[in-house]
Amino acid sequence: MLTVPFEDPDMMRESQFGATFTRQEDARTLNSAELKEAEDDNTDREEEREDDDENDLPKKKGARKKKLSEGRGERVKMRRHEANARERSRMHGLNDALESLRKVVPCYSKTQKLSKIETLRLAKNYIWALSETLSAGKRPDLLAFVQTLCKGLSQPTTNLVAGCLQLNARNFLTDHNGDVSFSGRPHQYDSLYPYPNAEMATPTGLSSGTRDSVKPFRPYNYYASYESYYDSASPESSSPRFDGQMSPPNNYNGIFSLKKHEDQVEYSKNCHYGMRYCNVPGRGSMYRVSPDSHFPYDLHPRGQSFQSQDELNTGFHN
DNA sequence: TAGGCCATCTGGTCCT
DNA sequence: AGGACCAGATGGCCTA
Repeated sequence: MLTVPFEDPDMMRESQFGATFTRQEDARTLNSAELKEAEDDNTDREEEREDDDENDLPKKKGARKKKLSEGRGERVKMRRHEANARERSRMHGLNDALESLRKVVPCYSKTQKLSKIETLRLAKNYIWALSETLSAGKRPDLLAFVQTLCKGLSQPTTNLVAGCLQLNARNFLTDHNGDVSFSGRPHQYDSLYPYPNAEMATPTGLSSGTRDSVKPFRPYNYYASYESYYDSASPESSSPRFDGQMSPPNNYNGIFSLKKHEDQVEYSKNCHYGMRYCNVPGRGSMYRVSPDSHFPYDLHPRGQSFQSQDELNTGFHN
């Protein structure tokens, strides 16, 4: 008989990232019927192995089993089942932690999850990139930042990250070492980074009436955003000035994100990587973002309270 | 269909 | 003795 590991309060442990994540009803979580099935399956395997012993078939691993008394054999089976359950629990806990990690690295998407290995690689790169930014003490170069993020990632993940950060992924070339290099100026560089002289560089120099008439996504100015942050005088001034129409992408828990104001339906439809990180076909990489966004987005201490992912997604839907 | 990813089972090892 | 952790094996699912 298996113990019931999955509803164990211990399994609802706190994330090491400071937030408590309620265990979702995982489709993979075994219900009682599945537990029974697993148990039966286990029993079958046990018996199979015992048959192997009798037939003198070579065992794959471990010492040859002794013939156990019936009572002791049952006990061994039970212990094995319990160990299996604990192991499942342990792995679920590990997966929970990994899911928490997915939520705090760039490019979180419920619909297109990063694999475990890619999540770990991206997290490592992200930590590295942020550390570099902090130690440099000045605004980071976005391209270098993204390149660091993408180091060693697979091409699909690189595309995802680049897409998330609104760069043209075609300009990222992964060399044979898995390093990512950047070749040339991104197609969208000018529109994405119009700084310093382009019209969009100024908060008020945004759009003409015709633009509005077709409901374009307004570009944000990344560098202007940085300026805004770095211009804020004291460490106490936690809310940099952003009184123009443009605002940079939101960042929650260090994730670049964009807050949608309009075209929500179409935005959602065209969102290839989930709700938060999208390239909108026909609209370049430009988004209209919330004027109440704050900067710096990627420099918040983890201890600060942020909206949960669900709240964020709700915000997008509403 | 091959390959990637994943969950699970399993036996071994280490620690309490 | 028993639990935690680990790594190998296996099979299922999905996608290109």
